[in-house]
Amino acid sequence: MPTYKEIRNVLLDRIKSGEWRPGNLLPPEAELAEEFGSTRVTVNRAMQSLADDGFVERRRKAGTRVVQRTERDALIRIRIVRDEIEQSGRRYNYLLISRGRERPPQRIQAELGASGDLEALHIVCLHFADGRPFQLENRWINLDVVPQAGSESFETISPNEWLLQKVPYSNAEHTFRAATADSEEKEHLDLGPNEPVFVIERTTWLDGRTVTHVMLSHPADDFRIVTRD
Amino acid sequence: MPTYKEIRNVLLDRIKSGEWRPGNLLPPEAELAEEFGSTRVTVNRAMQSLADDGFVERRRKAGTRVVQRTERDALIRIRIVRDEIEQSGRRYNYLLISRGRERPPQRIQAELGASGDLEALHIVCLHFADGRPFQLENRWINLDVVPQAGSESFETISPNEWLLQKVPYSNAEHTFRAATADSEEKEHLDLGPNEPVFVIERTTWLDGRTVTHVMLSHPADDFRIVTRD
DNA sequence: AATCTTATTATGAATATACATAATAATTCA
DNA sequence: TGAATTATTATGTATATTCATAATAAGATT
Repeated sequence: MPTYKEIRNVLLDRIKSGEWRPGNLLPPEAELAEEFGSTRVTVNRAMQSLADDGFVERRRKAGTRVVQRTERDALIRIRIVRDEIEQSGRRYNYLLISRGRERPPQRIQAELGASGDLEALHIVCLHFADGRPFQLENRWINLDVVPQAGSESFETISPNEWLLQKVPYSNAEHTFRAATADSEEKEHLDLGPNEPVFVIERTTWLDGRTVTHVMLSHPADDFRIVTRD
Repeated sequence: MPTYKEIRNVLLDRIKSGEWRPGNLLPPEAELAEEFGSTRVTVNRAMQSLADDGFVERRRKAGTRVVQRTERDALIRIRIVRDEIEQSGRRYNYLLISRGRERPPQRIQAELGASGDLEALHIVCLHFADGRPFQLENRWINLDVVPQAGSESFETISPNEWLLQKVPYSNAEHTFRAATADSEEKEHLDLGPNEPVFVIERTTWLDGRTVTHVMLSHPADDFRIVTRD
């Protein structure tokens, strides 16, 4: 392991063990460099990476101090649904339900950051795990940003995977919520009355322009999100 | 902005714009250094940070190439419930419902990584927003790891905030799911029959020892999680 | 004592340099 | 021709050095 990572680990251990409590000032770089038999530059690298990860706060001359945390960050890895299903050892199936150019409803129009009377591509499709409905996808694609979508049938490739190929590095915002299934969800997800769904909503944009908005509904008894690290 | 961040941004723009597609090889450091009128070390810093963030993959001699993404990472910031409520402009209230030493049920015992017949502190409490139940907290604390909890009444401070003060840098794993409210949730969260809840489960550990396990239930119509950045 | 100025100090950042290491390419030899 | 060896190359890491910058402390001035 590189020296700066080793130093980083030692420092982090001292923070986690409570030797350096939130608010405490850490020794200056030069002092730590001497202690570890290294140089200031290397200690600087170690402390910078701690600062990048939010464990300490650094200000010139004022020194480095342990951050007082009142919140915690959790990381979620969102896989494309095919992988999610296959990695759980189940068989994946895809079904296109509908596809067409439409004027989106007000709420979606707003999400798409639309100017006036935009026409968008509206796709509804289903993803199955071992033959059972797993995810209902209700998607709007902004044809101003991704015109090629207009000539794609989406009968064999899901819009999710298609978009990932065309627009690989867009940004996204996700919302997670619970709800009682509406009639469309009940029908396609094969749910009884009053059954809950877990809903993910995602808006995706590139260069400030909204690419797509999607609502992904899952039967609650077969879906959960787990954070990593 | 520091040089290496400027270079990083330019490189990232080229990736996002599609100039460098997934799988493509980036020019070597020396070449980019010349292009930007900088040095190899500085370009190295920029490319390292792109690799840290998962945009590129680097191997000695083999070069740096754009990663083919099939998954995306989303970051969630989990605030303590008091802050969450107050930052939405609402009044926060806290109510302790029960507190006692108990032998945890099998499922919790497993979560706590318990050895045999462990006794844990079991706390049930409620968090209100503007007088309406917002979160039902059902918590088990491992007294082997945090013995001080045994002498804290938790009548005025919630276990969440108390633990954050005592064990500031623990690790955690979260699970998010939707469910129909059970009888306890219905009673305390003031829900009608068949109403859904959004449940967060969190296990927290320090040095491989489980500190606490908690189940946080919310009325679905008043709770959602939104990712950042 | 209050305010302004100056010096000091810790971190921020860039560069030149040196050597390590892993992957690939080129070469040699059986 | 195929396998083994060697050279080349791109990245990985550490260090010394230099200068910048911001926050604080110390001192001078009114």
